[in-house]
Amino acid sequence: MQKLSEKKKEIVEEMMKEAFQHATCTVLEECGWPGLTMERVAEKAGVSKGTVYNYFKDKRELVWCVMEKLISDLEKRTGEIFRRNESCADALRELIREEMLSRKKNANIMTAFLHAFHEEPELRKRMFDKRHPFLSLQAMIEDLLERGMEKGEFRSMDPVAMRSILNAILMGVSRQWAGGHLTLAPDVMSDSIISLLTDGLIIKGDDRP
Amino acid sequence: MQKLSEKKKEIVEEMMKEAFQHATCTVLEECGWPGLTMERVAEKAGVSKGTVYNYFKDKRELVWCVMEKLISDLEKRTGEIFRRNESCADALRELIREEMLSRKKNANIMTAFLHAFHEEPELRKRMFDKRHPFLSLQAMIEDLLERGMEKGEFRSMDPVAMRSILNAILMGVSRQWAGGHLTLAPDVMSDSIISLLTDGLIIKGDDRP
Amino acid sequence: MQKLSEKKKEIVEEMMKEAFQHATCTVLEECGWPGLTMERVAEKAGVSKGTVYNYFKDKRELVWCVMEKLISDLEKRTGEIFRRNESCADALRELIREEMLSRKKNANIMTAFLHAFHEEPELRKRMFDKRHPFLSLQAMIEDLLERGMEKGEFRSMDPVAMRSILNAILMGVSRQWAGGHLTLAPDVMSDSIISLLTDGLIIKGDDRP
Amino acid sequence: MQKLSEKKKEIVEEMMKEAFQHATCTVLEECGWPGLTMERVAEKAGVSKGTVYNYFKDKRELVWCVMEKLISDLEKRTGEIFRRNESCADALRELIREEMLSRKKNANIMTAFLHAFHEEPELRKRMFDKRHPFLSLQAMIEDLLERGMEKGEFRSMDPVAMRSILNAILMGVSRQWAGGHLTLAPDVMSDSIISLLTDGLIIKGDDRP
DNA sequence: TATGAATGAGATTTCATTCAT
DNA sequence: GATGAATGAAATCTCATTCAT
Repeated sequence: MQKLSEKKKEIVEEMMKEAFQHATCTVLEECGWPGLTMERVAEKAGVSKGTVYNYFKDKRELVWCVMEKLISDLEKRTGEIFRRNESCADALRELIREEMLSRKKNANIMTAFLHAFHEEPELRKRMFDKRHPFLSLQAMIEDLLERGMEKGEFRSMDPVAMRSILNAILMGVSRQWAGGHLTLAPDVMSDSIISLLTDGLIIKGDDRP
Repeated sequence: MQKLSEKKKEIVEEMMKEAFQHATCTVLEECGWPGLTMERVAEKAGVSKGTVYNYFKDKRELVWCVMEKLISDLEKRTGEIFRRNESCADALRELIREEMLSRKKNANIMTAFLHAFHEEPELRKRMFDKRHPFLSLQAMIEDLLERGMEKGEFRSMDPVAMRSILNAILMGVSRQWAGGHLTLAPDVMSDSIISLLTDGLIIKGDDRP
Repeated sequence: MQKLSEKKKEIVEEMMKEAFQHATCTVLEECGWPGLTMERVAEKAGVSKGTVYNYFKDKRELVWCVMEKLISDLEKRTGEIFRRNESCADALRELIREEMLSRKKNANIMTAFLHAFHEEPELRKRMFDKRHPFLSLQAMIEDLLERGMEKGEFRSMDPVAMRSILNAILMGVSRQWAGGHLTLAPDVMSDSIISLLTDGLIIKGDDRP
Repeated sequence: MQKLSEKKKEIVEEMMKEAFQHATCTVLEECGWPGLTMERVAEKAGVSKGTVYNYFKDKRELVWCVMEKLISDLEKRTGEIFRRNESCADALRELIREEMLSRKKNANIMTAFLHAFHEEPELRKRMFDKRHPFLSLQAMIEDLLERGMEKGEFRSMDPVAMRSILNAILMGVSRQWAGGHLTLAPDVMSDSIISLLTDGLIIKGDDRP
């Protein structure tokens, strides 16, 4: 009997937390990172300021939870893509296509977190601490690149640099969407990125007709 | 007589503005975007808080002017690179090498402005208003891509998408340097980017041994 | 039948109140006066916050009850000491010895109530209202002093002033223990106080050798 | 020339700080320690909240400065008394008379600081750090007691315990005045204390007629 | 009666901006 | 023009108290 009510409580708590995380995302979309105040999050969730503090110790904790969820989802999606594709090249292509689609939708939130990440050293510290999904995600990508190079699917390049460039492309395109100075559709962007990864941009002298 | 003193006044005003812009950059480097307070800018410039307001209407105006100068410099440098190289591919390569070098040095400032840009819709609006160096810079790059494609130096791709990707790479690498989660040297990064642009990453089936 | 259940109810209520009073003391010992929150009291009593309000109108009421109990106990102990000793001087000596022992143990709680007493005018008002154990305790001590003077056991002094000084010593020593800036043992302190009361500190000219 | 304006500035700053310290004391007298808010201090000083922060880093700093001044004054007064009197017994008597007079006036403030001292571990730490007037004051009193014992002016007692008792009496009487449950005049109190110190309270068997 | 989530007043602190000197 | 003290809006966080379940 006890268990039932405890279970219920847990579920409700989970629901509330999710509601606050959702509210946070909405506020971020509407007001951006500097407009993210506890007051607004509470208002958006339809409760009062104090209530948020019943679920999250402080603002950092709230932001941290939202970020963790986003990254964890991203990591899961990426992991599935990598498992689904035997070929590294195919995995990379699918990753890019998926990411472009999802980031177009969440462009503002992704960008807001980029800022949070940059502004709060605490956040950075926690991300690079221990076995965090963020690090695991980075490792997965680097691993894909290394395996691809070993198997001869990818050209031989510095895998750290290449991972960094990939991240830059994915985040940068998000940011441009969020900033409103990129209006191309996600599939156009993914096609272009894949085309770049497949053929490069510059035609070498000996390739020219 | 009047004119001479007016000229003098103008020069002094120009010097003061430059001093404030320089101070702003220094503060950004040392304290980051959220640490950019009028107090600190004034202190770094060796004057008092109130004086800054004699030259800039408000904080936005100050930030705006600094950004404008940075972008204008960037545009000039880019223009020179493009003029110096007859080959589009060479121009692109030099652009990347130069940018990596300069962005490594100014990583914090570049990233700070990315944030400013994202946080202040006003800033975005002004960037895309009128004939602004930012738009002109974008146009130059897009033009380079188009010319390169026409001349057969570049593969045929959507030039807007390609420009967006290039921007993403340059800004993203800056950001990673600023965040401390990229430690590779600028020449390693430019080599990797150029290698990607030249050969791509994925080896096509018919290329494989 | 009604009466039995009412009796039971009363007993339960009394037990609950005592539990809360005990919890309050524990919290005071662990967290001090500013750390005394309703949350902590409830937690320490093993119930929820709301329950405390079923037994005490508000925080003041709770604190008030705890103080009342403490003072009432003190009054009882003092009364017993006074009854046990025929000699006023012996009674005073035993009082001091007992008080030093008990106050060393409860230094934090005593001090906390000193604060409560000072912070809440309401509390002071109630203490001096009606026939309160606090007033009764004061009267008992004053009475002891007066009787002692009449019997020639004590020198003749203003009994109100003397009572005030005695109180000051007892509370002050508690406070210094609580603050951590007194480390002498209770028996050393009681010996010193008794020595002072017996012989004074200053040697008169005509006593000197 | 520069010097003149700097001097003026310093004087103004000093005056402002003093004004805030005075305002703090007034607020303490009127609202007690828990009623001491920055808002009220500012209001009492006739400025706005933010202005207080131009002179004191934070609330602690303000409180700290006020306490330091009080204790420093007390130390100076005590030092002078000790220097004025060759006899230790006379010095002690004068100290008590002076303290009773000054503490009657500042009873609320003294008591408030007792509370501050108890509530803020930070404050305690700083008080017992290094060569602080508070420690120096304690040492002076202990020294007086020791000298008096050596010279045969005081009976031989544990000087630490005796200092503790003296402190307890002085602070305790302050507190009782502040709490309103002591209405005797300062001179009555000092006479009683001195009488206690000179003759004790309890008459020994062999002294009895 | 017990619960504990929700509330919201209130406290501290920061900082862009103003304005008298 | 320069100054920098004063301002006050706004943000974070705490906790006594209420109330629906």
